[in-house]
Amino acid sequence: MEIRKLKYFITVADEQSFSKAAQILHISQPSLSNAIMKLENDLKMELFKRDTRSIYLTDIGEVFYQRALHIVRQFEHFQLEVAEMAETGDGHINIGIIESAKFWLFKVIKAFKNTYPDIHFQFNEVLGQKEVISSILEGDVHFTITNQPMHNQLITSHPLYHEPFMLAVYETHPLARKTSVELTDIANQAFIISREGFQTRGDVLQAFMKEQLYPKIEYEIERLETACKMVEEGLGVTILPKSYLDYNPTPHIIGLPITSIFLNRTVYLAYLKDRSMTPAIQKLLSKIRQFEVF
Amino acid sequence: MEIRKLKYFITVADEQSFSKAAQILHISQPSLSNAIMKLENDLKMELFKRDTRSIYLTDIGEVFYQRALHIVRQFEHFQLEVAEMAETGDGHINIGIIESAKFWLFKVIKAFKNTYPDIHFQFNEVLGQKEVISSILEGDVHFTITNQPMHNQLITSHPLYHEPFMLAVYETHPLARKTSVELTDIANQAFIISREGFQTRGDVLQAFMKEQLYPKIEYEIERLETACKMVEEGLGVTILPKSYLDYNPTPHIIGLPITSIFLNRTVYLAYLKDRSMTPAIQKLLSKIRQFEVF
DNA sequence: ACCTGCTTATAGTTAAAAGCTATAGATATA
DNA sequence: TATATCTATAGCTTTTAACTATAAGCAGGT
Repeated sequence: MEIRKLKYFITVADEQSFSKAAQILHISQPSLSNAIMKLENDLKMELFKRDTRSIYLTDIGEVFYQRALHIVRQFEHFQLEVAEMAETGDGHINIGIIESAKFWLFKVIKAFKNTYPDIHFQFNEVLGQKEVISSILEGDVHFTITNQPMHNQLITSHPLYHEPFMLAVYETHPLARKTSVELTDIANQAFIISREGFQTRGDVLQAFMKEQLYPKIEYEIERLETACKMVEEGLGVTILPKSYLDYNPTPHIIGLPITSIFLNRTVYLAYLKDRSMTPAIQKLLSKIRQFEVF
Repeated sequence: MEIRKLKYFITVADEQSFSKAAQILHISQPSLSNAIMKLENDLKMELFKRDTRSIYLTDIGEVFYQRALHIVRQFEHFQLEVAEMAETGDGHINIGIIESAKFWLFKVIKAFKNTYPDIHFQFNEVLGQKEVISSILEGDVHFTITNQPMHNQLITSHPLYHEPFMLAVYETHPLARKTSVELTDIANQAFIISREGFQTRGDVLQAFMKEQLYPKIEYEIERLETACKMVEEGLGVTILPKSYLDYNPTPHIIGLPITSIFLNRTVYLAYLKDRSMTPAIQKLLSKIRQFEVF
């Protein structure tokens, strides 16, 4: 007993005619008569009484009709659900994200929500490279925005943009008057930096080291937002990605370009190479790639 | 998308293997691989990730699995219901019945209930021939136990048994001493008879008329039970079918055979010729035909 | 490093099923 | 009585679901 035959049966019962039902179903009348006969044999039930002029449901046919209608509707509902599912999966997208990407990423996501309003997002604020890699490999995230290039065969990483770091100082700070600074200008300032294991620390420290300098670290924080607040209070200066300052403009904080060839980074979009992505996620990925951060 | 393919899919997902699933499903592994591939193409979804060693569900496959499992279970439940329905229809049997058949018929039905305990019965106590015929033709009853032969092409009637009428008298009545009576013995007694339109009246009156007699009608009743009560109170005598007296023995009432070739009747089982009967009803009909009333 | 065994995919074929057209047969209606 | 309409039957074609045989990929043992 297949759903198709049940649909045939329902149509015949509704039309009280094989020939009309056949027209509606876009099959020939003999094919339909045959199908119903096979259904009757299969069920060992006589569903219709027929004479050469007209047909009508038997008692048992009436009862069967109700049941068949019910299961066919359930099946059609299932098909609708599946069609939706084909687009959006289970309706969840999990994204790994570095703090400094949040601001522009949310602009992309806002646009995406217009097309897929019901999708639910989960953000995974991943920090060290190990965590980034394992969260991708274990499927915890569909993709990750990261500043770390992936050295793993199973992971595809796609550079999104290249950005310089900038110095963030309070508006009344002496350096604020300059149009650009050098690392030597910074080295003697009270410096705010990410803690070990948090993003940007490595980039910043390496740049100093390559110029054989060392910053005067007075504060170690976890979140860039905290660093900003500290700068705002005049506790010191810090170095932030350009995009962070652009998308998160803070009153009284000035961003200054730094003349160091080492102080810049690339932001990547990374995901498991053969992970199957729903059309919804693919569209999001393409929007992310197309988005002009600057 | 057919239920069959969904079942295939579920088995593969459960077994995490095409070859094991193929064994369970009693089809070859290539057939199964093919079927799943077709399902995937049909749905435009990748359900499994495969390498040559093992397979696993994709994210979307997991979600689809849940839905598929649900609809397949619903379908299997539907099939069970239908199988039951094939036996018992909608679980109702409507029977037309004359009063004098109730007593033996309920013995048959009691036995029938052992096999089909959940079937619900409705009894239609039909009286005149017109009503008997119309209730059969209009499908109000599945079948009728009647003492009237049916003269209708669409109705099949099957004689069940032939029975004499008997005289019912109170035990102290003068006639009670006899072993059999003649109509002339009865003609001068206070007589209890069914009202116009109720069963037995016609049979009884015709018998008297054929012997050119006429009973001394003093009471006209509707239900045979009422007649019995009256006899018990010594109000008069009445004529009842043998089966009624046999199955409904009343204390102090004696049933006497009547020596009249006219005073007997045939009880029939009648039903619409081409009405489709469930196996349950067919079994009941056959039990009725086999039941030995005497 | 190279078999062995297990698993899935592909190719080619067969069998079953679902469809078609043409037409017979039956019966209401004109 | 002829006509139109409806279902059933017969015979054929197309599509689909199976099958067998075999290739190809990989893990594990030798």
